[in-house]
Amino acid sequence: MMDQYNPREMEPRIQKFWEDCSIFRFTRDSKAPVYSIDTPPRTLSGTIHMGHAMSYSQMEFIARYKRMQKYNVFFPMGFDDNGLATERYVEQKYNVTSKEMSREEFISLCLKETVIGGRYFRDVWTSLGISCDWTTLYSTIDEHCRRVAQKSFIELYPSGKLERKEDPITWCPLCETAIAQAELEDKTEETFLTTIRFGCDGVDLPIATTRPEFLAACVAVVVHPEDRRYKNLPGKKATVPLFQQEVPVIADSRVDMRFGTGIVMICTFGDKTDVEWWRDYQLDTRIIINNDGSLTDMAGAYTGMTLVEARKLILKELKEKNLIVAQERIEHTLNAHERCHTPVEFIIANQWFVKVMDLKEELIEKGKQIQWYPEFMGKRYESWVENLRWDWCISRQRYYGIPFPVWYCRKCGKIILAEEKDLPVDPVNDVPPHPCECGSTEFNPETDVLDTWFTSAHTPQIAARWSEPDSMMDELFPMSLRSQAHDIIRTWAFYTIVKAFLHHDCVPWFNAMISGHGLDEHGKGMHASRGNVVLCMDMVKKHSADAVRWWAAEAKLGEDLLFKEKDVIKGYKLCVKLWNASKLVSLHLDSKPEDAELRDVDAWLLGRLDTLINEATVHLDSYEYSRAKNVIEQSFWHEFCDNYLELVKYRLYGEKDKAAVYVLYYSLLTYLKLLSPYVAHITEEIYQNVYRQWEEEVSIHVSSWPNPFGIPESKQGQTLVDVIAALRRWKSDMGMPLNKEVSRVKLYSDTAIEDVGDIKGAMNIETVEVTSESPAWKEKIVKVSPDYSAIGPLFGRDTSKVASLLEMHALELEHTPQMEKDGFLLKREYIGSIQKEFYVGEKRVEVLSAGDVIIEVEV
RNA sequence: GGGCCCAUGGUCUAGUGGUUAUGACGUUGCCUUCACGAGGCAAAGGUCCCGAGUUCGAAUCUCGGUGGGCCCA
Repeated sequence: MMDQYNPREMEPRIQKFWEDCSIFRFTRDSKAPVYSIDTPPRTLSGTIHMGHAMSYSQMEFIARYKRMQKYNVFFPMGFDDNGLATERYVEQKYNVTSKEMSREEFISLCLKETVIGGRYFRDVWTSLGISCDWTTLYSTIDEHCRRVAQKSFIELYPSGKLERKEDPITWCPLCETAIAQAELEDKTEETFLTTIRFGCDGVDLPIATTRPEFLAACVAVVVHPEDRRYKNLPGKKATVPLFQQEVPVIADSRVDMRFGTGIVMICTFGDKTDVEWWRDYQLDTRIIINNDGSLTDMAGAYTGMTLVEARKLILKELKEKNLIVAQERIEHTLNAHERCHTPVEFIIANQWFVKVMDLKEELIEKGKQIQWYPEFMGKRYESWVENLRWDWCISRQRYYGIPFPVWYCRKCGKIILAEEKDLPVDPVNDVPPHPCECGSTEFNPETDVLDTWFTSAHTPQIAARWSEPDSMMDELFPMSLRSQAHDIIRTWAFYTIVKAFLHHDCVPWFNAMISGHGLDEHGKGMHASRGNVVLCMDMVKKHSADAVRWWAAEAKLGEDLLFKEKDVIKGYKLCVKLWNASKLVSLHLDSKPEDAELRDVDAWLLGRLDTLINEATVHLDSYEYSRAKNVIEQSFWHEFCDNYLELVKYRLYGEKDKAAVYVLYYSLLTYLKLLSPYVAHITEEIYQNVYRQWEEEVSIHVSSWPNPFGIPESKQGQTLVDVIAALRRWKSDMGMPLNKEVSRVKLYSDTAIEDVGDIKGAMNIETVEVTSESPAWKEKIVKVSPDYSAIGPLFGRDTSKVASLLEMHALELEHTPQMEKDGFLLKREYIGSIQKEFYVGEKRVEVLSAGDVIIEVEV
């Protein structure tokens, strides 16, 4: 019935079987309760590595578990192929930039890659056995997603949640677009802190800065109000070297007096705090950077240069004019764009914003209504919201994205929105639904595109087909679970909560399960640039999908997992073990067994299984798939394979014991079910080969999660198992085959052992006696090893004399801690070890112990 | 500088008030016994990061250190 475990042949076949039977399909008309999962849409990146495999496997375990709990599981899949990530990927792959070709050409190149990427993703997820419902597939650039994003926009604008303003924004000079606070990453850089001589009332004013290239943009200098050195400076004017502009000196307690000279120059804009101070004191605006990072004519002699060039020249000129007081090397942290790692600049531009700054309290409240697993991840969300400094800038000066559904009247500048029935629109090609109120029919389209998060923040609504004729919002929204990694709490989780709050005034999901990262074997993230990427597909091909999934289940919820190939091999070994154990069981099944009278060891196993089922269920209910995996693995390998299978074998040869067959049938089925969320393919294959002929459910993955058998743990059974294990150990130590015949065993036990049949049968013992008496062996000491490290230093040249005395009196020393012999004080602790033999009459016996039971074996 | 997380044999890890401190990998020894040598049995290997406190009792709770990681300034 079952030959060799061959995942290469079996796994694709099983995957096709699942697909053919549509067993992962969400059924709309089902009466079963719905369990819906908001899954992360992968961005186009060309690779799916073990890190991705880990996090998708983890949500997949939950999907399969909930399915077996008879939920109507909605497990959708999407691709986030809209936006900057795709653009950068395409630019790199073809070595082009979006701006060097026409908008249309670039968009069509991106769309082409999107199709290729989508196919690749689907192949990888399928080969890993991810049980999503592919009929739900969406792409964040498809028509429905465009409609959702634009609908969101035209709903939010009239309610005052959106704002277009000319304001400082975070700007990526490489991508040439505005980005949001959430898209920044920290970058530590070594640089020079240069102290430059400013002038004030004809006196020198030394100011330390890391960015001398911004001198032309300096609009104020600030000192701490309590800084004695500069007590009378505030209110005066300072003169900026080289550029000679006069700027006010301001006092503000946010200045760090200990940094540099305690004076800060404020430029428009060198960093985030510049923007704050500029705003607070309504300072002048001197913009010196163009959108591409080159200098404007505000920079005088340095116009047109890059910041790096200008910096060099300015430092040179300052030095020549003796305006540099000091220069030291320091490390400082700056903000970079997370997609391209380019340090960002701050410029003023006309952009659209979602006004989140005045919603902080409500958003924190919504976060508290969500159950976070692990719980502390909720705090990460909370502190992100608390520390928000900017509204959410959603304008992107890029091509490949969803357009704003907006036109501006050329005459009066009024904003005209698209109407919902016309969505999706492309304002560059489409016309507004009506003339402007001023009568004008001349419009400028908005050419920016929406931040891709503006769309992907709607994944629950997108998957639920919001506002479509086939909408499932009532059934699916809010979703049961959001599953994602912790790095995107500030983006994806945050924005999704924002949108659900603004549109529906509710949480987007009830639970959030936050995973860690799959890292390389040294604990570093997998990146093409580091050359440490291990592809999911390669590991699946090499070791099997189930092995990869087992590896993924090792990671504790929320914690990172290092990739080590030997851990994947461990998964493979589990599969081999499961396969072989199942083979043994299947050899002895020829019909669905009926109830039979259980022996103690049978009750023991089923009782242990009840405990296991309860534990695994509790863990999985709180998304602790790795804890569940651990207890299942331990019980399967050690209790079932090492103990139960070994001690039940004798009941299967010859005339089959009905109870044994009954227990094997149901215990293996239970283990298969418990393991099936993890090693989904092999459990299905065994189920189909062994159980399907007698079990109704078409697939193990739609069978029901095990219920306890209702059998309490058997103490009597545990004793038998312990005794048998001790005898097995002994046989193994003696180098005997397990089935080697033993003539007589006597058990000394305070509690009665009623049925020794299993001990006899499993260990091939002719007679087993049980007694509550105490053993009465004659002990014979075979060998005494004195502890020479103790007696050597004490007795010097008498050591060997003492050693032989210890040997002679070892038995007495067992009863008295010390004694005097031949002038030597002998102590019990001088004896390192004693080897004894035990005799009953003249016959030597072996003595073993198993818990409270002492075992005497005739040899 | 602030917040969060973590610290257990060589490595990874279980363990939320009483265990002989769990298991895996690795190391060493023994065993091809009729499911499995990708297996079984065993051995070696631990100041449970440090200090103080609470407690009859602390790997576990509290506080303070130290070290590492993540996030944010």
